[in-house]
Amino acid sequence: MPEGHTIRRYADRHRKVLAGKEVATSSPQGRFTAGAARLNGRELLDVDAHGKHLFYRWHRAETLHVHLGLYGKFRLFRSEPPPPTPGTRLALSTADATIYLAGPTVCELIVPSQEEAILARLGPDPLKADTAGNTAEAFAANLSRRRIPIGAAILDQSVIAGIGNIYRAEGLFLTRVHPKTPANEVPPEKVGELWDKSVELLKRGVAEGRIATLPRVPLGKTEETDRLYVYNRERFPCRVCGGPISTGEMAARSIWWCDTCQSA
DNA sequence: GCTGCATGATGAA
DNA sequence: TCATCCTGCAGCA
Repeated sequence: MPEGHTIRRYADRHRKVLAGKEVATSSPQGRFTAGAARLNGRELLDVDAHGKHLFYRWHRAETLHVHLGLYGKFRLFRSEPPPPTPGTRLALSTADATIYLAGPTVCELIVPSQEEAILARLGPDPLKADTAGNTAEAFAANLSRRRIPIGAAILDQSVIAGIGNIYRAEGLFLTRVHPKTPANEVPPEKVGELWDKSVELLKRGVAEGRIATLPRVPLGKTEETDRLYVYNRERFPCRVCGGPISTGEMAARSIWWCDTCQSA
């Protein structure tokens, strides 16, 4: 499910499978019928991702903007696809691939001014580190303007784009920053560490196709909490100090931390 | 077969 | 802060 690493993988995969090809599009669910009709038969030029947003660019058509939200999913079939589920918002198909999109928060056609507005309200993306504006400095500047807890600030996509609930908990633990620390009071070196750790964790997520933050986790079937330090681990002792893992609500989402390892 | 929950975000109050 | 969007699946009867 979708934090920034998942979105980037979709962009890369869909570019590889669809770019340069004419794509047949439809909306089995019927909620994107006009948009699908507009795109049907067009050539896909490229797919971009920023944070949790996807942008599909076409020859002679508007850009398709997709945001998966909490439930959204793509499914890709390289051979004969099964019939789409009733909730399939958009089907994209070529001679050798079919992609189904279900449950997105956003699936719309946009013009350049609309895309600019979306990008303008997104913070730097660690997966684009060191490209225009996607820097630790931009992240630090955004934090310096906020007095909300750092645990709330880094879920705000205008502060840093692509972090979700798992990366927030794990990133703060790994940099030993207490989630309740006011964003503008996090020491500069810790802000830098948090950015660098986000870059590292998201890149690893893209490479592995899942979120794992422990140093070495065998591939294959493991419980998700077996690959993490604190997320959803209030029933377990802290992996570092053996103390209890605390949990609470922050920015309307559950969060976990270790009061001993993470200092305010 | 049902219930509740989930790695997200918005708009109203 | 809360309701809402609205899919899929784990867990339980």
